[in-house]
Amino acid sequence: MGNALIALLQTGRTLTAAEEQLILSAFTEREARRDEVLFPGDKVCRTLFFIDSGVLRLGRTDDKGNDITYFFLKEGQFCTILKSFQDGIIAEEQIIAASEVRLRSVTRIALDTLYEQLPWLRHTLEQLLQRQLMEKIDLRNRFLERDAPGNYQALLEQVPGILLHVSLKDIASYLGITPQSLSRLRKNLL
Amino acid sequence: MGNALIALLQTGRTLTAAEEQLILSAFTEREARRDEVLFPGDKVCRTLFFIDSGVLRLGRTDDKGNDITYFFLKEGQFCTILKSFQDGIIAEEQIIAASEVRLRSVTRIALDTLYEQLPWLRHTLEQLLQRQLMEKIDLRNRFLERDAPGNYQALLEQVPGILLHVSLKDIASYLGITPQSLSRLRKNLL
DNA sequence: ATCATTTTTTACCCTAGGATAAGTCCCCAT
DNA sequence: ATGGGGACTTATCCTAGGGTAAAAAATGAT
Repeated sequence: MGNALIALLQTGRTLTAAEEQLILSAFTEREARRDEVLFPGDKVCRTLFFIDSGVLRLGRTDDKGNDITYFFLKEGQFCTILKSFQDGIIAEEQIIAASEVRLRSVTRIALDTLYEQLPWLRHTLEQLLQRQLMEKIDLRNRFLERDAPGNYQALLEQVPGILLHVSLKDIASYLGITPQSLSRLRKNLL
Repeated sequence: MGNALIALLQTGRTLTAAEEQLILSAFTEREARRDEVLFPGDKVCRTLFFIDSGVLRLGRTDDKGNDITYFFLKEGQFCTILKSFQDGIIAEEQIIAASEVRLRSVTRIALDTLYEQLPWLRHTLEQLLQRQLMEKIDLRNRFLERDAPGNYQALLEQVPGILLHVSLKDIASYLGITPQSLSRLRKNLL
C-alpha cells in the first residue's frame, strides 16, 4: 500500500517486497506542468504512463487544426497509445498534461525485461489496459444519448474535481463543442 | 482456407486438420433475419458471435426509448458484449441483426473447453478482440472531427455495401441523428 | 391484388450550437 | 506597475439538425 500502482497490479495476488521493488524500479517517476506534451504524436509511442495524480488528455489535432480530446485519464489509470505501444506502429494521437501531474513511465523495452522476470505481469497488465479501454469506449458511446449539457455534467461526475485543474478549453474539446458554447452552456445551468 | 474464421485464428500459425475441426465444431452455425435480436440485453452475454456474412448492430435502447447503435460489425468480425462475456456481468447493450446474416456462435462454456484443448487459442482470440475494440473506439473518436454528412460518408467507406442491406433508420441511429435528418442530408449530397 | 405496416421522404418551424468579434479577467514577465 | 498574452465570457448572427406532422414509397401478409 501507499502506492496505487502496486495496489492495482497485485489484484488477487500478494507481491513480495522484492517483486514490488522490481516493478517500481522499472518505472521512472516524473512530473509535468499543464499543457506539457508527454507524447507528441506522429511517431511510435514507446512509453506507458501511470498517473499518480492529475489529469492527462489523449487526443489529436485534426485537419483543420482543432485540438480534439478523445478522453481524459486520471490518477490510478494507465495511459499510452495502445495500438502504437503494442504493435510499434505510428500513432497520430498525442498525450498532453491537462493539469499538473505526477506520473510514472516505463518504456516498451523496460516492460519487456520486466515481463521476463515476472511472466504473470503481462496478462495482468493487458487485462487492466483492456478493461480501461472498454470503460473509455463506454463513456464515448453514452455521449450519443445526451446533449452537450448532459455530457458536461456526466464528465464532472466521471472526473471529480476536473474543473479545479483542467482548462475549460480542454473540456470543450472533449465535449466536441467550442469553448464559447461551453461558456454559454455553463451559464444556462445556473 | 475457404473459411474466414479459421483464416483469422491461424495468423502466424498453421493449424492441423484436427485442430480446425475442433474449433469449427465448437461453434454453431446459424442464420438470422434482419431485426432479429441475437442478444436482448439486461442479462449476461454468454455468446461470442463470428460473422460469416451480413451486418450486426451493437447498441442500446436509451431512457427515452430511442434505439442507439454503438457500432456495426461486418463479416470477418467477432461480436459479443465483451465486458459481460468476460466477467459475467449484466450487459445493457443488445446485439441485433442489421441485415440478413450468416454467423457462427460459441458459448463461454464451450470456449473454455476449447481453451483447455488449445491453450494458445486464448491469447490469439483475446488479441483479436482487443484489436477490434481499438478499431471501434478509433472510429467513434473520429466522429468528433466531422459533421453528420462527413460521418455518413465515412461509414459508407467503412462498411462497403451497407446501404444495400441495412436500413437508413439503423444508420441514422449510428450517426446520432434522426432518420429525417439523414434523409435530408442524403438529398444534399447530390 | 389489396390492405396494413413499416420505411423513407418532404415540409414546416424551432433550438442548440458554430463562427466571428470583441470584451473582461487573470497571470506572468519585464 | 505595466504591458502582453492566454483564458474565459458575452453578444450577434447564422446554420445544422431536432420535433412534429404527414405524404410517399416499399414491404409483407392475407
